[in-house]
Amino acid sequence: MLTRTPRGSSNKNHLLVRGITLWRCIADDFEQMILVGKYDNGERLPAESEIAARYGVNRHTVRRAIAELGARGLVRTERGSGTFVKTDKLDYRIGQRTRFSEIVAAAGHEAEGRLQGHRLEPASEDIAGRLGLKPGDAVVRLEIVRASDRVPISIATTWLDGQRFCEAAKIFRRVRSITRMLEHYGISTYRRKWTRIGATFTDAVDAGRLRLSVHRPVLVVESLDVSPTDEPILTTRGRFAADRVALIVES
Amino acid sequence: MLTRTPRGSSNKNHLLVRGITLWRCIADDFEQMILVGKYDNGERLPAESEIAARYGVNRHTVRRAIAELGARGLVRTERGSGTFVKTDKLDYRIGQRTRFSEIVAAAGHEAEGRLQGHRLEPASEDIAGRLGLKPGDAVVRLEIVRASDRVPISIATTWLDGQRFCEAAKIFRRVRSITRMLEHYGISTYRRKWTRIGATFTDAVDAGRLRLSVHRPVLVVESLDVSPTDEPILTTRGRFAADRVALIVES
DNA sequence: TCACTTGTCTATTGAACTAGACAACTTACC
DNA sequence: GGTAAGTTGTCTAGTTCAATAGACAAGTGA
Repeated sequence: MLTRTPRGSSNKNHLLVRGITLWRCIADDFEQMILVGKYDNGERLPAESEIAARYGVNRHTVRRAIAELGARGLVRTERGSGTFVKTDKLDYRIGQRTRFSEIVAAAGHEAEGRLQGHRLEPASEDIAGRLGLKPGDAVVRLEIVRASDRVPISIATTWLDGQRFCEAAKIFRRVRSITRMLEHYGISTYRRKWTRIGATFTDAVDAGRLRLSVHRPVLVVESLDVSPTDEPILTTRGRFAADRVALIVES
Repeated sequence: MLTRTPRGSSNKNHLLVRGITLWRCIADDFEQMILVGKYDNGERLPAESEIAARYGVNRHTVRRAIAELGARGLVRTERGSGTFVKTDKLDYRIGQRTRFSEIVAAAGHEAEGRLQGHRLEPASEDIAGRLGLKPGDAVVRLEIVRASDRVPISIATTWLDGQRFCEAAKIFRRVRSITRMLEHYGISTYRRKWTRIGATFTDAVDAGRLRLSVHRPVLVVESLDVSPTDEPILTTRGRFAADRVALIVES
């Protein structure tokens, strides 16, 4: 019988790390291989039983690892057929009409936005300037995690005028969409005025929220949405998992 | 009763990572704090019960984390008194007479050398040149992990003339010291001829063997030891945990 | 002596991992 | 169309490890 032998000569020893579960080690191993291109997009992974044999572990352990890869959005599993690498990115087109749920739905996926936190705070100079307020004026701050087919795509901070949209969090939690939330305030249409794009890497916190490893690339997107009459409505600062999204700007 | 609540509001949630044990997260957290200097050398850590309360975990879990920190050589625990940060480094003086066990013993610690692997191989051009052999000549290669008070200090590869020292591995395993191993060959004295020092970072393999995190600094030390009559005896390539050792060269 | 610290013990619960079996599905081949 | 081989999905069962809970021993220091 195979048992965990800390100093033995088992063939899975090379990835046994104290305090880290086996399935996590195997998942990280495969993530690494996929990210460096040892498996192409659409390529089939070895069968679960073969992976199990290769690492010298039980098939259930491999299944747990593959489930993790699925949660990270790296693979898609088809019963009877196999597990396939999925490294194609969601095309996120940035234009005047930029709506997360519409982009995801158009790509044939299921959109989801979850409010992770909110508060009323005084506007910084930067935020006040964007929204046409005075520094220190109350603004509503929303922290939203967006996912496509349960895979986290971005985490975004959204600021709105605190007087006009003081119920924003409560409404968003119910309708689960910025567009529908704004409809409650009688705003049926709005457009993107500008978008600033930068890049950085995940820290431990972002990595957890986006289900990424640390030090993975992140697109930092700041934007301002305005009404048809050019009144500022909301401004955001989002972090997109660059492994899962490509921003497209047409000009 | 406190249970692991994946989406609850427990105060330990901020460090719960799927597939990584709690004690490991806490140990990594403290390592980070110690390395960044939030605790000075010799400073006492909070009591186990206080740490447990702070993270919202059981004291046993904290004890497991502290045991890990001890294994990494970051702290020393004294019964009845407390756990103290230990970030002072072993002074490893490089001179003509450089012997690991003597250095460690002189510092009041217990030296240990463990042979992790060995083989007979053809000498590379570099190694042959150092030992005064022809490329392709047989050399004995030893992989040795050295520790001070059970804390790994270095991993070293040592090459010797394969003809003259063909029993080197067997003897080393018994006497557990290069110096005593050479005595079996009638070599009672030898001296360091040259030492080359470089630096790099731990990869996953080195990190495991040295009980370090990945991307910690490593001193790369190559050297040649010769007999009193300048005959090459052995050459080494060692990797020292820079968090635990400082090399001292006097001139 | 007393308060506080680490060390050790027992017991319990849930997660991780192993083992084996079989169902459900896909694909290729006859 | 049917079959067989190969794949993922699900179930039961058992062992080991992680974490909790509580109690008490043993040591430190004022």
